Amino acid sequence: MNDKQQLTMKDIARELGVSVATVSRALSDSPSISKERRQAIQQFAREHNYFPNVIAEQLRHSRRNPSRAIGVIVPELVHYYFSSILDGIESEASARGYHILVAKSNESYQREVQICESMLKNKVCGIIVSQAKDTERYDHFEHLEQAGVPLVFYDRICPALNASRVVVDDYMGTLNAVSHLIETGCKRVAFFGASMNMIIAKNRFNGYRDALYKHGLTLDESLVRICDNRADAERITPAMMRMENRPDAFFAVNDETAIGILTVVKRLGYNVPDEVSICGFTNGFRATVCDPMLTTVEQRGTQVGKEAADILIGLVEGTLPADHAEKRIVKTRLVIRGTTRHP
Amino acid sequence: MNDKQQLTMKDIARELGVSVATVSRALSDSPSISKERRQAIQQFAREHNYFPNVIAEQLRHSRRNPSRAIGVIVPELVHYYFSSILDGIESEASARGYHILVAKSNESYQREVQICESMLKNKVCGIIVSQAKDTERYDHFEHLEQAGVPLVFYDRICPALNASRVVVDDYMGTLNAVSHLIETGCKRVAFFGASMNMIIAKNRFNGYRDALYKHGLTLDESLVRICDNRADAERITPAMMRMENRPDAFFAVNDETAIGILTVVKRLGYNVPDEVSICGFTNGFRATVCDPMLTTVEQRGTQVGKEAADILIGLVEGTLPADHAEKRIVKTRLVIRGTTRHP
DNA sequence: TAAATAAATGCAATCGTTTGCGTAGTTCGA
DNA sequence: TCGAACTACGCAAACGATTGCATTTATTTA
Repeated sequence: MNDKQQLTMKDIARELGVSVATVSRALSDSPSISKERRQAIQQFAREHNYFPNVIAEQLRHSRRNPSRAIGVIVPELVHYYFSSILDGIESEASARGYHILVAKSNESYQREVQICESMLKNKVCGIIVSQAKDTERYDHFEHLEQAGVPLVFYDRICPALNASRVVVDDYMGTLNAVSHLIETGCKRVAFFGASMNMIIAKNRFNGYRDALYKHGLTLDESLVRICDNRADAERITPAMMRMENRPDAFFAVNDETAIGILTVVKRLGYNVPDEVSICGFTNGFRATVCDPMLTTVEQRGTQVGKEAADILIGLVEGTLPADHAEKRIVKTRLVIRGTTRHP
Repeated sequence: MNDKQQLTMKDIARELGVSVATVSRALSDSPSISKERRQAIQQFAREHNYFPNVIAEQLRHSRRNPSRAIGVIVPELVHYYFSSILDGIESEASARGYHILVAKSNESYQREVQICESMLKNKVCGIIVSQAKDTERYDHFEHLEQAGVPLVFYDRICPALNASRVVVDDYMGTLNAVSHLIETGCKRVAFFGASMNMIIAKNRFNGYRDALYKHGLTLDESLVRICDNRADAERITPAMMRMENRPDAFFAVNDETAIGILTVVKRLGYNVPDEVSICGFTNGFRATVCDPMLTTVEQRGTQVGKEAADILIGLVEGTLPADHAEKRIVKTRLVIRGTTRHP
C-alpha cells in the first residue's frame, strides 16, 4: 500500500520501446519527434498519469533555474497582522505558481539564523522576512544575498541592509489618525508606542509629532509612553488619567494596546468618545468586538503580503533587476468607529 | 553577485586530489577512510563552509527516504483557530527537524485538489489537512494514500476515510459548557450551531442535548438555530429575544457568533450575565476584548497542531504503523469569564 | 618468500531528467 | 545517381550525492 513507486520516463520508454530521451522530448512537445510517436507517448503518459519528478528536474536545472519555493519567516503565527500578511503572500504566490515554506522565528535571533540556513539548504528561490525583535547582526541575511537568494523584508525592516522591502505608511497613517483626533476636538493626545529602536515605531512617533505641530499644538513629553501591549496599557493608563492635566485622547500603536486603554478608561467612568477618544492601529479582529468599536488605522496586511511576494517573484524571474532594492509603501486607511467622535 | 555557485564534493575532491567517493565517505565519517585524510577533508569542508545539496541527496534516496517537508492545508489563514493550529504544527515540526509547506484552500474543493497534486509533486513526506467546507469527494485524498503519502486530518474530518485525525472534544466541551449555564441558574438555553453535515457541528449539538437531559430539561427545537457567524447572529437574535418564552442563555459554536449575540442582547438592554448568559467556543483574541469578557470553551489549537504533527511524523518515521489510523482527542477547558454567572 | 589478509581508495552505476551531438534512413535537386 | 539536406531518433554526459565492488598498497602470516 505504501510506496507505490512513481512512474518514470524510463518505464514509459521501456514500455513503448523507445529511448528515455525520446520520451522526454515527446512530453515537452518537441517537434523533433514524429507526430505519431509524440502523441502515443503523451497518451500513454496521460493514461498512466505520469508526472515528472520535481526533485530530478530541479537537480538537472539547479545551475540555471531556481526552485518555485518561497521561504517566509514570521516572528509569530498567532497574530492578526502576520496572519494577514501570510495570507497575502500565499495568495500571490500560489496564483503565480509558487508555494511557500513557513517558519516562525519566535522573535529569536538564534532561530532566525537556523531558519535561514535551513531554507538555503532546501533551495528556496527567495525569502520574505520580518526580523525578530532581538536581531542585531545581519550576517545571516548577507550570506543569503551572497548565495544568490533574493530577500524581501516586510514590517520589521533591516535598517543596515539596502534590501527590497514593503512597509505600511506608518508616518502618514499616524499623522492622519492623530489629525482626526485633534480635528474632532481633542487637545491633549497621548501617544503609546513601541521602543524607538524599531523603525516603524519611530515613523509612527514622527507622524504623531508632526500632526501636533501641523495643528499648532506642542509636544508634551509626559503624554508619550513606551507601551505596546495590553497588560502594560492597563498598568500605565490609570496614573495618566489621574494627571492634573489628563489626556483627552490616546493614540496607540496597535489595537491590543488601545483596548487596554479603553478598558481602563471605561472602568474609571469616563465616556468614550465624548470625554476620552481612543485610536488604535491594525484593524484586526479585536477592533469590532470592543464596545464602543475601535477607531483604528487599517494596516492592510494582505496587501503588504501580496506586494512582498510580487517583488520577490519579480526578483526571481528577473523582471526586477537583482541589484536594485525595490521599496514599496502600502497606504493605510483610517477606519472611524465608536471610540472617536465623528467629524 | 547572484548565483554564487555552491561548493560541491567534486570541487573538494579536485582541490584535494582525491575522488568524490572519498570525500563523501570522509564527510560521513566512514572508518574506511584514513584518519588524516578524513580530518583534512572535513576541515577543508568546514573552512569553505560546504553543505550538501539537499536536492541531490533526495534524488539519490528517493526510493527509500522520505523528504522532511510536511504539507499543511488550511481552509483559511486569517482565523484564530487555524493560526493556532499552524503554530502548533510549526513548533512540533521544526523541533523534530521538519519544515512545513503551507497552502490555503479558501474553502474550495477545486483548490484543495490542486494543492494535493502540487504537494505530491513536490514530494512532501505527508500532509496535515482540514477539509474545505464544500469538499464532498475524496479521491484526491485517496490518491495520496495510494502514493504512500500519509494523511492526518484535524478539525474538519473526512468521515468517509478511516484516516488518522486529531479533534477537539467537542461533545464534552459543549456538555460541560451547557451544564455550567444550567448550573448557574439558566433554564432555557439556546443553541447556535453550524450546519449538521459537519461532524464537529453534530458533536456539539449532541453535547448540548445531553447536557439538557442530564439536568432534566427538555429540548426545545425553537431554541436551536443554524448560525455560525456574527452577521447571522445579529440578524437572528432580536427575534429570539422577542419570543414569549425567551432564552435566558445562549451557547454559540464560536466566539464570533457569541459576540454577535452579546452585542444584540446588550443593545436590547438586558443585563449580561444576570438576565442573559452567553457562552462561546474557541477562546481566541475576541474573548477578552468584549465587555463583559466572554465565557468560552478553550479549543487549544496549538495542542491540536502539535498532536497532528506528532502523528504524521510518527507515520513517516515508522514509529506508528502505516496502516493504523491514529485518532486523538484534545480535551477542552471551560474558561469562565463575565458573560456567565459564577457557580 | 610467497600467499593471505587488511586498510585505503577509486570506479562506476544509480536516482529521474534534460540536452548537445551523432547517425541512421529518407528525400530531393542537379 | 550521388551528395546534400532533412527527419527522427538514440547515445551519453551532465546535475550532486551515495555505495557495492574492484583495485591498489601495506602488513601479516605460514
